[in-house]
Amino acid sequence: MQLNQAQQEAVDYVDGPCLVLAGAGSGKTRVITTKIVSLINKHFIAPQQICAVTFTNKAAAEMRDRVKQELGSERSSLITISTFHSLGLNILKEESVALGLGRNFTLFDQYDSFKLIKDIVREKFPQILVDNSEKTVVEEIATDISTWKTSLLRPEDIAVRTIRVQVYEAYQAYLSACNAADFEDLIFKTTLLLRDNQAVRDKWSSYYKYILVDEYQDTNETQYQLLKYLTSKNKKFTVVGDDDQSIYAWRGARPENIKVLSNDFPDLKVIKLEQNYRSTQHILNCANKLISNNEHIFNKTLYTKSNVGKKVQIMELRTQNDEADRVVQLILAHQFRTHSQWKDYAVLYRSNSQSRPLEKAFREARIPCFISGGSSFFEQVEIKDMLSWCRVICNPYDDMALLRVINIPRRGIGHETINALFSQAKAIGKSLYESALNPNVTKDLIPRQKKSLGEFVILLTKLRQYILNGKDKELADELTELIGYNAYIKANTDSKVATEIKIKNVKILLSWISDLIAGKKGDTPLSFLEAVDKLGLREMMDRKNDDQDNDAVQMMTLHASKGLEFPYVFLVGMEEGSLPHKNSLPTEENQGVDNVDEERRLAYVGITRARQELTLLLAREVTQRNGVPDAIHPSRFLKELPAEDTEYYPLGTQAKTSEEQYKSDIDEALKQLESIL
DNA sequence: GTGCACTTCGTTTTT
DNA sequence: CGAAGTGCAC
Repeated sequence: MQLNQAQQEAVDYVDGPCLVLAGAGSGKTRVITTKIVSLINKHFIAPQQICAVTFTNKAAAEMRDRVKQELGSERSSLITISTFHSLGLNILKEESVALGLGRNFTLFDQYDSFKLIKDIVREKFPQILVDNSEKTVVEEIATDISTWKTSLLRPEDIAVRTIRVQVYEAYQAYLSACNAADFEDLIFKTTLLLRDNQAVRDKWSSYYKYILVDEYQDTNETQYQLLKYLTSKNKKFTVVGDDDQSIYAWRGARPENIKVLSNDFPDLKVIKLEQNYRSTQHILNCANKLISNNEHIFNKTLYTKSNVGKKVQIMELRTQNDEADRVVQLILAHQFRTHSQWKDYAVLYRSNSQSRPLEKAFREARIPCFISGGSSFFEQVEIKDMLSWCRVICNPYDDMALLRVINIPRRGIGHETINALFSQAKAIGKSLYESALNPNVTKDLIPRQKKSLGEFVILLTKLRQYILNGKDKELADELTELIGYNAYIKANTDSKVATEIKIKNVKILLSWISDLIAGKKGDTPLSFLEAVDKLGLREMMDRKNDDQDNDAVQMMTLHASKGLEFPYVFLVGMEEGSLPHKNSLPTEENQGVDNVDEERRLAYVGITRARQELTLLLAREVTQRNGVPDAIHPSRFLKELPAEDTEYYPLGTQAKTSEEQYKSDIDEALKQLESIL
């Protein structure tokens, strides 16, 4: 396929900073990948001097895939194609000396952070818990800390010393004390390093000759600064973005960065991509009309040369369960008629909780469905347990990991013993492990506790022997057995199915580590430590989409759908309170909040995922938690759609519509099924 | 220190 | 209604 004029221009301009305003479905990924290839083949930039940054691992993987098709795996593997977070991680590892951070630092996930904040608040600032629930306080502080980090603010940069700032300070102190970083730190610390250390900045900004950024509207202040430092030497880069698809303001994204760019780089070249290659005319008309209700930084209008297609269907159901059932019926009938693959269908929703009735309906209908973004492999307790074991074996001074596994499997170490360890650690200013080895600690313990603690230390020492004696692979292969983890799972999981899944998960994890140690498929063999580090750090950031390739109906939040496209899209929950979400509306409870524009962009993202057919669904009553049904209003966004491009089916009328065929189709399908069974 | 039964509380979006 | 957290009894 040929590039259109605007796309070609975006590819060809390589002499300075370039901003590509790429509407939904305008082929931006193609522009980026073509440009990377062109930089190497036409402009003779070495692959390793090109850096392409995205926001999700999925997007990075896809980009690498496409570049690989053009350049072959050898040259493409030299290019840095990664997320902002992995890029930060790489730089931090490379610069660990300049940073004073150990080579194998620990990465705290969201829940680790919550736990730490909770401990700090409980211990140092219990006064703020008096009229608020602990959970709320912890979550609010976590949000604050995240906001500060995405705004490039260290605790000492904040003038007002509120309690929250003091928690932030203690939080950072604790992280560095146990040689750890959280997700935000990967970018935050990198940016600070480049800002404050000229040698490091010069090194990296001359190393990368050309930088490309996808989904630029999602960059936050810290990421923008990072980009500026990385390009400070050559000032050659391309950023691609669309302010209409900015849906991450809540985590610090600043779509104004699009505007700021033309101030910071006066010679910025701006190119607009306005031809949409994805959706039919009806769908695109809906999208355009909807988004015209928002303010815009740059004006652009998407157009398409594709066929008109089918009108956008809007269907009203009584309850959320009816809505879920209807989606399943429609997909069943449609698939029966067209023989499409299941993965051609996507069901999108505003919040994760909306997936429940859908999942149930799909299960009942025996239609395979894949819920993306739910709980990932690396968030499963058994995986976190096992990974903590691995971490503590590599580095017994890792208090966080040690604390997690000290009583797993149960060996009778409880609060009392741990408290004794903590006070000892405080007294000698060392880690929990060193405290456990210290004879002082046992003097406050009763014999049973001493014995339990002793058993743990002996076990840990025994496991460490494997590494010290170079028996890394044996350790990975025998670890489950050595710590008796399977017996623990069996004893603590009620359902047989769940037990088997957990045992299998642990097996998978350890086989990955084992494979990394053995150096399968041409990779260089790693030590146990390196293998654990690789899985523990890098993979934690990658929310696993294991069954993504399987043929299954795709279910995900609107946020997760960005960057993807599907032939047939169902968008459920088109109700006031769901989309726009009630927390985003300017009501008395949400004082000062008005995020309706962002909610509209969310709807826009959903609509523009559809290639051929789009169905919007809504329920008219919602069952509240006490079981009482409550009336609910259609989303304001539905009224903003052009009537001539939609077909509205009010409550109870679907059977009389153009989809009335579905019923006979289903009957026929059922008959066929019955005859098979 | 562990396990059970009871309460409480709550519902955005994620690297 | 359902999950997660707390308190109480072994």
